[in-house]
Amino acid sequence: MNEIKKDNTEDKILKAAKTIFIRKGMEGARMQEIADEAGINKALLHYYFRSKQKLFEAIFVNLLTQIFPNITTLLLSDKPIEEKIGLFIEKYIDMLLQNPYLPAFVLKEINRDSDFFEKTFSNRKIDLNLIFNMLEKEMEAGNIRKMNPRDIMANLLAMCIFPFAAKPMLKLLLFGENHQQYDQFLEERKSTIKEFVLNSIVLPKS
Amino acid sequence: MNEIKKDNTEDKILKAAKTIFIRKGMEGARMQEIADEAGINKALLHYYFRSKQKLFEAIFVNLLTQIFPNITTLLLSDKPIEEKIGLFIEKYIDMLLQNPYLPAFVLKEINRDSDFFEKTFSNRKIDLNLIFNMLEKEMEAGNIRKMNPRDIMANLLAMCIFPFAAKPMLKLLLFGENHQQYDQFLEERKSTIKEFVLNSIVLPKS
DNA sequence: GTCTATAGATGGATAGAC
DNA sequence: GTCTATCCATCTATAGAC
Repeated sequence: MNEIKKDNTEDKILKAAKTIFIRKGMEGARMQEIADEAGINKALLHYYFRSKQKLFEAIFVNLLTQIFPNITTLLLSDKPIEEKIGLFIEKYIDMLLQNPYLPAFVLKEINRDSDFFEKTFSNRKIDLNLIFNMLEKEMEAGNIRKMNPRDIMANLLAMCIFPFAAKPMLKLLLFGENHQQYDQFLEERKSTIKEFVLNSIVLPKS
Repeated sequence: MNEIKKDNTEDKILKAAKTIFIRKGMEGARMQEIADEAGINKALLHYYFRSKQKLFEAIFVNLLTQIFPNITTLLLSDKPIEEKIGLFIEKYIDMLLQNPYLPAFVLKEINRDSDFFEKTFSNRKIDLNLIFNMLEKEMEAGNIRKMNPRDIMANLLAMCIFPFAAKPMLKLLLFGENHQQYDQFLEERKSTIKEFVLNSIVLPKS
């Protein structure tokens, strides 16, 4: 039952739509463009998915479920907290290096139609409370500094995601003429973010 | 010479266009909408600015020059490094609290037409090298930990800006049902980011 | 300078043949 | 299921009266 014979028309459409929507966004994408990418014509898009909106929703909902789950489980394993955070950052940056358009796309769409986003996101029932509890236990145990665990999460996501979402600006701001160095900078952040975070929150063993 | 008599048509248009473009973006904004907001009709928009693109560029270029300069000067004053970083974060978050739509707008537009952005941005000649030099001096003096100053800058901007740009998602992710607490969370980050950064980079006085 | 009216282009959606 | 042809709404842009 493992996704055999994936080259039927519906899958071709979904694959093409995903590519185009992520690159151009809902408003920027053209149905003709998606049809071309899929090697079919516009009418077929409407035959399989009634409207552009419906097609977009299919892509977007699928993307949301794809992004979150894998990474959070890692934070709930029984490794030491330093190692868990280090691995989280590495995995997350690796994912972003493989999907560099994703951050800008998601940010654009959640701000364009935040009502729709909130509805679909709430359905996913993603719950970080287990992670927050874990962090608070580490604070009680004196392993990390006492602070709002939501700030840890926000800072981690911010430092990982923002440099991808703001790439056209940050690469010029940080490197000027030599902005081709930016991709290497992103790669190196797997270790620099880790150092930055651990230096901030890990307490010395007594 | 101080911008007297600001209520001529051109200024009304610019003000209206700024509001609408920031809220809807270049692609989402409608010329009719801007005309309504300005209390005039569509044709006048084209009389003053030849095209939607030209009107957008006027707004966008103006915004870029407005955002950057004030804040960087602060980092070059002769206060202690801890104080400079603390003030930078406070000022920056305050600016974002007053312009909450700005981050999502800028990120959307620099990714939509990054060629245009790179051209206009390069003209601004914003140069962070003086700031990087200052940070490196502080490292040499043993005041802060040795690291790539670009990571400091990237992390600062990320932690300040990202929670605004990703608000529709982060508020649900961090607070779930109680997401009305998010605005207070943003406000408090003026001090929590400061603690987070200083704990990471400031070295103890020997 | 400001308006109404309309041209012209684009793009989502549908009808209907095969 | 897949195609071509076309409809129709939307939106930028312009013509022309005042």
